Amino acid sequence: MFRAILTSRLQSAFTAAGIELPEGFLPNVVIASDTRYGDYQSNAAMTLAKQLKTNPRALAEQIKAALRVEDLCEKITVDGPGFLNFTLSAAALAQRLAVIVKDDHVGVPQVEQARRIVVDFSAPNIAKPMHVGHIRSTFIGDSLARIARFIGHQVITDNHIGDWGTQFGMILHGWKTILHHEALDKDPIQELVRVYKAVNAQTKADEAVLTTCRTELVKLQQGDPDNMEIWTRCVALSLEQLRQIYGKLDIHFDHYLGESAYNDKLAPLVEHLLTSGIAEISDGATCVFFRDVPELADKPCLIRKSDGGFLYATTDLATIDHRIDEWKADEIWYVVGAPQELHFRQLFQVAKKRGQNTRMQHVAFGSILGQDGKMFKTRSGESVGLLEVLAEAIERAAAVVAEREGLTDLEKIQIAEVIGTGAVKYAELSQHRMTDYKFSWDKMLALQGNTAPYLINAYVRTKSIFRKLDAEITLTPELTITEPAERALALKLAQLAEITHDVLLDFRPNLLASYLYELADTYHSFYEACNVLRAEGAVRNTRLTLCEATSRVLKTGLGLLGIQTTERM
RNA sequence: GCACCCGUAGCUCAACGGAUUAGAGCAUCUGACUACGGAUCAGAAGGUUUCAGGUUCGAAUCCUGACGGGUGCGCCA
Repeated sequence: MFRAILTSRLQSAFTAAGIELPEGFLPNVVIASDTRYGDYQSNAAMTLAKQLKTNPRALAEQIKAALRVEDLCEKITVDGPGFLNFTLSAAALAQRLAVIVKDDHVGVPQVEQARRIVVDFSAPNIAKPMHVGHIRSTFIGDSLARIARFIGHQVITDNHIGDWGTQFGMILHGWKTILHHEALDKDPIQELVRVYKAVNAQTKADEAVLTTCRTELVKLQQGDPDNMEIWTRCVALSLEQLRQIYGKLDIHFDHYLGESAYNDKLAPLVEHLLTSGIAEISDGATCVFFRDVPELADKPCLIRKSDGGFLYATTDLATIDHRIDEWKADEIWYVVGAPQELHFRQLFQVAKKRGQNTRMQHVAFGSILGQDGKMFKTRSGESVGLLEVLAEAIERAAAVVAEREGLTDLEKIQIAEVIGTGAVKYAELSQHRMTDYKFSWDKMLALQGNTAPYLINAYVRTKSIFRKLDAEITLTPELTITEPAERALALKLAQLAEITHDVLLDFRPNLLASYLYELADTYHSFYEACNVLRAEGAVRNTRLTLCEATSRVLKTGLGLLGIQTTERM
């Protein structure tokens, strides 16, 4: 917010000072990393001086003289090689504070042009349990969707579940030969996984079993009624369990359009790509070549096997058509692991050849590794179930909550769920998405330090103060920010707008997580330094307003990470 | 073989062209409880940012090359 205003004031200053700007030059303003120099800073004079071949400090002084920011800043200085440093006035900060406590979006402006954005994330496979490997796509995707929606975009979330792959050949064969129906009733997913693994092992030992599985798959794809019925039951059973998990996680999708939804689109799609000359036959398979793209010159995209079967890329192309034609998507974000980078590069190139100009973005992320430093493999190395992680997290939180007094048993359960689930989400989202990390129970479930409970505790402290008030209180606009701790907090509170903007620039929720941690930290310090309830008059009103604003920004910000809050803990 | 990602305190991670002093958390060590909720705060200690060159007023960040780790590369998804 302040950053945007300062940026536009700088631009006006260039005009006022008669400085000729090079083509496409935009002044850069950032939140100061070290507040000793000011609250915001710009290196515009330095980059500009380089291009205009003049002295950066002199240019900075010239810009400073032309700047009209008296309503915002109490001080502007030119420092070092030519930095412009801005220190906001207490009045400007107070004004922001007043907006934050009453605005629905806690002072974050809505985008001028709303885009229609499809966010594709989570995408688990049917008949397999969700494990820790699904954490990243699910949490990052959910958070990005929430943030985009919050700043005013039209967001469509779509869970592109894997409900049609070749693994069904094995499940069908297993269902017919080794399924235990009692076990299926008791725990469907567990039984399906057992069957899948058993058949998978059989195929390794016996080539004939693999052939049988392929036959079962072909029958399914041709609409064989028996196989269709088994498939339908598998999907229903899996979806039931998935919805249960998403419910616990407070994650909701607008659509569950799995791979199977596009079955009848695939043949015509390939046909059309052939007749339009985009695809060609090579070694019996249908491929799209990218001879004009050097990096992809020897990496064609296969869209139909020589046996007539369709592939991953085929379904994805049909999915793109649906999202553009039916949903009128301006953008599609794929929150999918980094190993699939090549696939998406090919996919986007095919879309380009087809004249689809929708912005497509692969939001890649690193892998969660086992203790051996290798990727979790669903088939070989056992991964840890997502439900198991959540249960353990809630249990550990419950152990701490149990010691509290003045809470009912029901409240304790609810608090433990909020904190346990929040801890797991925060552990993921506070990390840079490209970083590979080793799965660790202690890291995932930590309750001390830079964790969700720390942030939620700050929120609880804001609420606790208002509970202590004897009567309903009406906050007035009479604000007097004087103490350093008050000022630091007011400044932090004003920066959510900048942060949400930056998050979407690079698809990085960890920036928001880190901002919220700093906000909570700043609040805790303020809390120690400035007593609220014993203060009087305008000082008390100011501090209460700071508490209310912190409360709102924390709740909103955590909500954007998909993390809930609780009034007590 | 080629391509992409990664290498930062003992450990787990931030910072991704900006500042004399590269930040946090955990672990270690000092302090602060007749408490606006201690799941807290104030502080100490801990790093040639894998290495070698280069670009720049300025590099953990950009470029080149090593070394180390991971992933991917026409009929899986």
